[in-house]
Amino acid sequence: MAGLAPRSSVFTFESTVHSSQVLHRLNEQRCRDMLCDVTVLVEGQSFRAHRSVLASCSEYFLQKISSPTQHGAVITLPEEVTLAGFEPLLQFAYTSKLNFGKDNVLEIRSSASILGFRDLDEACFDFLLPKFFLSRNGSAPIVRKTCCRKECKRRLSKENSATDSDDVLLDDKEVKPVADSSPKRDVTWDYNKSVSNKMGSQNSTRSLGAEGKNEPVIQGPKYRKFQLACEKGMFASEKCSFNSAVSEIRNGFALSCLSCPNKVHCEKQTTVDLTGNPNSNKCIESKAEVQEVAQMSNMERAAIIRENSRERSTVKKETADHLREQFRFSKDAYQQNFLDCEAGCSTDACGECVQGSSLQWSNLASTKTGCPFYQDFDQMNCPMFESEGTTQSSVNSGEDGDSETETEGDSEFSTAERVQLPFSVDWIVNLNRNDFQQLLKQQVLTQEQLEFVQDIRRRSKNRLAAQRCRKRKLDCIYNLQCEINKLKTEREKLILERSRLSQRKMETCHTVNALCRRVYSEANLHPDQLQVLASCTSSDCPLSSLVPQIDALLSQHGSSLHPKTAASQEDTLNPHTDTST
DNA sequence: CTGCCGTGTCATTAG
DNA sequence: AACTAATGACACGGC
Repeated sequence: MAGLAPRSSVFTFESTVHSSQVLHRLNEQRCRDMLCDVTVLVEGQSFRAHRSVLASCSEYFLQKISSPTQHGAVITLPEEVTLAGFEPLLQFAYTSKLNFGKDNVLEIRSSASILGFRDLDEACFDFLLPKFFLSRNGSAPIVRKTCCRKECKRRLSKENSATDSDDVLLDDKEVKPVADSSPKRDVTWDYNKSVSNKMGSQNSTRSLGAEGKNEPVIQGPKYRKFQLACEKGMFASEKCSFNSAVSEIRNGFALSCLSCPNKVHCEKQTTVDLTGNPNSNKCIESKAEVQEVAQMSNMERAAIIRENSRERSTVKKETADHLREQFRFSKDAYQQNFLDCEAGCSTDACGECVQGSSLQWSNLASTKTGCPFYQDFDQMNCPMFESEGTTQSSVNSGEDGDSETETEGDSEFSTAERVQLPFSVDWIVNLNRNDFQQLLKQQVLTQEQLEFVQDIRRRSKNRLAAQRCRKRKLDCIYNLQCEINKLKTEREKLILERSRLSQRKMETCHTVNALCRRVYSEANLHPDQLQVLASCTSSDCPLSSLVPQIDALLSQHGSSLHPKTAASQEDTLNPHTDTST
């Protein structure tokens, strides 16, 4: 796709498919043993490959190949690297796709660590491993806090010492950090011997689950891994900026099985039809497993299965919205897939089915051009996901339709398959009106394409508008809450002030009355003078309250008292009763 | 199972 | 008239 700069005389053509196509062709060459210049031996199995590819993907191979004493046509891998662990890594090196299941994920992870495989973010393991090996009652933990590691390791070591010698317990020394893996968190993994052994997925799962009974309980909420992954920036911060991709990836998920693990040569992966059309070779071990996977949340569905065949990958112009629709499927589809598989997929052309379902997890640590879960799309227009306002917070968005939306999803899928746009999808959203119109004028679009583009633009704009609107609402609510708090505080201050003033008033009243009584008692005032004195007092603190005789005295003289003091006229003036000082 | 919350989408309205 | 932004209403999934 051309990334031309608008309003500029300088144009740059940047193919987003070139790198993947080159890799694809290298993989084809590997399959045909063309130009392969190295043989990798692992557990007696040989793999032909290209040195440059291996060295580009693995620090181990880089060192081996570049080392003058180690260079050669045959590289024997350490014993710790197993066949089941290396084979998917080799495929990943040539396809950017890592296929793994319960039975081999830990071996892959271990092998990747030992070989220093690049571009494999541990977050993908951290995210899925708990789901693979978490027992149904949630008490079969794999993840432990760091504080538990030593004890668990010690216990496992004891267990291992009494078991098969080839059971490998990898400790910190043995597990080398993956080159590009993220920094370790307070969550780590122990490699249980039962899963590093070659066992069926269910066996390994159950075995681990059983052993896990004695192990610490998994920490954190159900989706803690995913949350951590997000915090870690595995999606948005990994130079990818596919803001809304996070909200979209949850919509894609499917089962696949490695139908043809032909040793030495390339694997041909077949994938369960996402739209529920079970026409591909697939082999799932058990209904229970299908159901287990089907019950996975949307977050888990982030592990998307996409068609692996590049030949079919005519530039699929797509956007997140339609992508979401594409990958809509239901548990029924899972079940149907399984039933179809069970009925007609005992063996495939290669005569071998891999035990257990496999999740295909696109590289999360890839760069922008390696948009996780959307690789096929970022070959075209993945920058669309950079649309402003589509934030990672949309993780929980519910767009993962269930069985009821299957038909619609199929329709959208077919639409997306048909529609191909000659320009970047992000332009659809980000261009202003004039530029967008200009773009449409410059391109000859079919009616379908035009409607597609306008629909994308409308919904994307509306999505952003809704987000702004909600943000405003929240801001408004927040401001109102602040205002309420401010008024409450002001009210409390005023109440305190009133109380303080009232207290001060009472004190003043008492002082005034004391002075009045003193004047009255000591000066022997004439009634006229008393009247003047009474008029100086207030109704709140009348002079008569302490000098009750004053009103009677004043009334006897026919004086018009201050109205505030006229209530006690019957009282007689008795200066001698004054107790004032 | 229910309620709440976040999000996307649609329909409507106003500019 | 076409477009955009704002917003209420609704649906949906996660928790």
